[in-house]
Amino acid sequence: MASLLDAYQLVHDGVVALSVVERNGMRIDVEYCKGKIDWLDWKIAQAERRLKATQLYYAWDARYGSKLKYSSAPQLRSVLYADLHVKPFKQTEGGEESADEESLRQTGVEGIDHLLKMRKYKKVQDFLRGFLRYEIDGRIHPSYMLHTVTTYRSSSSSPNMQNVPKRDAEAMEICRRAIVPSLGCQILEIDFSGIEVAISAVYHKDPSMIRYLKDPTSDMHADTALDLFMLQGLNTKLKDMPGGPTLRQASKNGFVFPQFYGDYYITCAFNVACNWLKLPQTRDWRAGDGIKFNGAPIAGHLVSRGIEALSDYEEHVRKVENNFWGRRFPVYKRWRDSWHRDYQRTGGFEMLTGFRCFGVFGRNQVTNYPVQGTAFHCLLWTLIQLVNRTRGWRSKVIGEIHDSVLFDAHPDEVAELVALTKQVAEVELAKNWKWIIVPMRVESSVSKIDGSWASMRTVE
DNA sequence: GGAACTCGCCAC
DNA sequence: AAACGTGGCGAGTTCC
Repeated sequence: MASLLDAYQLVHDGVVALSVVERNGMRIDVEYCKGKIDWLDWKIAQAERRLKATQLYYAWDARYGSKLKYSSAPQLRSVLYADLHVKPFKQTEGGEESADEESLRQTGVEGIDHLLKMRKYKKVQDFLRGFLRYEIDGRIHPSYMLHTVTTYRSSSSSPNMQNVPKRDAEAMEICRRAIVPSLGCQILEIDFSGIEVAISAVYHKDPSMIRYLKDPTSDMHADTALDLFMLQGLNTKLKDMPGGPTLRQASKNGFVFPQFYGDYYITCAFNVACNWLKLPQTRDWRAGDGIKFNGAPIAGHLVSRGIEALSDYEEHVRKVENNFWGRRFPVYKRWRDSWHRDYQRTGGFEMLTGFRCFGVFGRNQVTNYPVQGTAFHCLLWTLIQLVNRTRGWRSKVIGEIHDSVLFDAHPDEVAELVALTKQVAEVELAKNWKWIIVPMRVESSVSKIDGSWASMRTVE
């Protein structure tokens, strides 16, 4: 196990390496940004024109007139929850009625769609404006900090390059198109696959989790999906069936990962029902036209198995949760309990990388911090090696996003960079830290020559 | 007029 | 027992 001095050395070397990354900076397409910002102005104005013909705008204008601000949550709250007598869907942290996207969609008020469009395009515009704000000679030089985060992860600012849209296809395309390689070069991104799950295993050492990680033919998310959607007994692999990949994704993002972070069955059931099964407000499963499996709505299948309302599904997910922790990953569960008990006794804990956390933390924080921190330290160690061993290359490390490294890569060096990163991350890392007892894997994707960060294809 | 706070929302 | 972890940032708002 690593000492406190080892932890210090990692931060020291990390700061030095990241200073090189900052100096390298990344090229942005200034003319593209300017043109797109204007286009977004037009899109925002278009959405505003449409909003102005709706019930929502009518009520908003009636109360606020010339003081109306589309981005004011307090104004929107008054209009919706006082004037239009909408029933609040949930509260904010500060105890107010929420006006976030989820709550707004629940209201069913005419005009909400246009307001959300305005919000979205404004948000995208802010990213492009942020790039231009920090542009010098066609490049930006985002800062990377190692001293700001409780878990000893990194953070990024000025601009923050660690939260550029990816999930929403349109927002992703618009924002990432702005990030381009040096002339004649390519953007190369290499990321650890599933590193937080792997790192959790080096702490809890749950044998069935380790089996999943070591056996590439096994699939934890698919197996859990069978429980979640009552599909046990299939004779074909879930992934190979129509709708199977979607069910697997629902299981992964709606149940497995939230459970690892400390979520519980009530919210998991609700989110799976709303986001994947498309459970309508009537709470009638049959009315849903959500994801299909083998051509039929999965909601219909669940109805045929006696799940007729959300409360039935909650009860089912409670059993899935009990099975998940009690039968599938009991050792993981026991680790969380004992890790938390030790924290309660001592007031702190130490990561395998030597970093120490002392303070007042909740249970989920205590069990999540070591995983999140240690996973990042694997990336940081790799990045340090890459920066130091590519000195004098035409390719440069230009960024880092918690479990991935970004290069501005010369075409002649792409293959070498991929090979070097694989060697460092998949072989040398585990030699440096003997406690890495599960396989580490990286995946690479690359843009075309002179192509932007928006169009990345997998490297075989 | 600026500091501090809340809210909403993007990433991993 | 507790109930999804970590950030940065823009905008609005409140406080001094």
